[in-house]
Amino acid sequence: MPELPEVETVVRSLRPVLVGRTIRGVQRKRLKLRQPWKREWDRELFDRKIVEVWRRGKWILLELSGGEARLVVHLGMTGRLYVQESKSAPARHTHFSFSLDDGQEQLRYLDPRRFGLVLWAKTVNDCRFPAECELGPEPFDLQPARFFESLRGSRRNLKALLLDQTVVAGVGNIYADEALFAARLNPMSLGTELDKKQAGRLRIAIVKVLKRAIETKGSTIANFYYGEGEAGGYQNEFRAYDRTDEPCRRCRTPIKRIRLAGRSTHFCPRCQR
DNA sequence: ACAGGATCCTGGGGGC
DNA sequence: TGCCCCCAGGATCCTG
Repeated sequence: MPELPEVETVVRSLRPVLVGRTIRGVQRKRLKLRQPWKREWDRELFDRKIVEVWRRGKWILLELSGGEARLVVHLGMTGRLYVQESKSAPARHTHFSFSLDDGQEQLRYLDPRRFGLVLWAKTVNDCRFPAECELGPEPFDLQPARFFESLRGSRRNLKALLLDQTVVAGVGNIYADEALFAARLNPMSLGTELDKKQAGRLRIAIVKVLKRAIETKGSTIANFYYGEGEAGGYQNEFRAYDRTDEPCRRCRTPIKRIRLAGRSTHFCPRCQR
C-alpha cells in the first residue's frame, strides 16, 4: 500500500499531533509481525517524549527524548498509523496502542496482512534503524551522476532497479510505473542500455511524480488512508498503473500489463519503447 | 549477477 | 449466501 508519498502524507498528518507528547505505555497483541516486538522495549518507551516525526524512504521514525532512541515503523502493504481516542474500540488488526500523555488518546498501529514492522531502535554504528545503512538516497537528493552510474552498471531491468531501495529509497510499484511512463522509458529496458540523457529524464520524472503525489496526499486504491480515514487523490492522475487496456492518455494505445520483478507492471507499448 | 518463484498474511472482488 | 481463484501499494529468501 504505502510508498514514499503515502508515508510522507502520514508523517505530515502525525507530526503536529504527536510532537511534544509523552508515551505512557503500550498495549499490544501477540500476533507476529515480520519481526517481533521485544518485551523489554515496553519499559524503554515509558515516559519518553516524542521529539520529532520524520521519514526516510518508506520508514517512519518517531524520535524520542532521553538518549538516541526512536520508534521505527514500516507500513508494509496494509499498515496504518494514527491517533485515536482511547475510549474508541481499536479496529480489527490493531497490533499496537501507545498511550499518550494523560491516556485520553492513543497512537495506534493497524496492519491486516502483517507485512509491516514496529520496532524500538537505538543508533548502532551510525544506523538509526535496521535498514538505514542499506538504504539508497532520497529521490529528491539523487545525484545525477551517481544515479546514472547505478543504472548503467546493472544488467537488471529498469522496473527492478526502481523497486530496489538501495538504488533510490521510497519508490514502489505504483510510482515506478508512473515515473517510467513520465520518462517514456520501457520498464523492460536494461540499466546497461540507458544513456545519460535517459537517466536524467528518469530522475526528473521520479521527482516530478513523487512531488505531485505528495501534493495530492498519495494514492488511495483499496485502503490507504491517512489520519483517521481520509483518502488520497493521486489515483485520479494515474497514467499507467492500474490502467490495463485503457487508452494511453498521450497516444490512445491501450496500456499493457505484464509481470516484471514479480510485480504487475503497466506501460504504454507505443510511448515507452 | 540476475530472473523468477515462493513466502510471510488477510481481505476484496469476480465467476459460478 | 458460499466456494474457489486471483489479486493486492513490500521485502526477503531460495533455486537455476
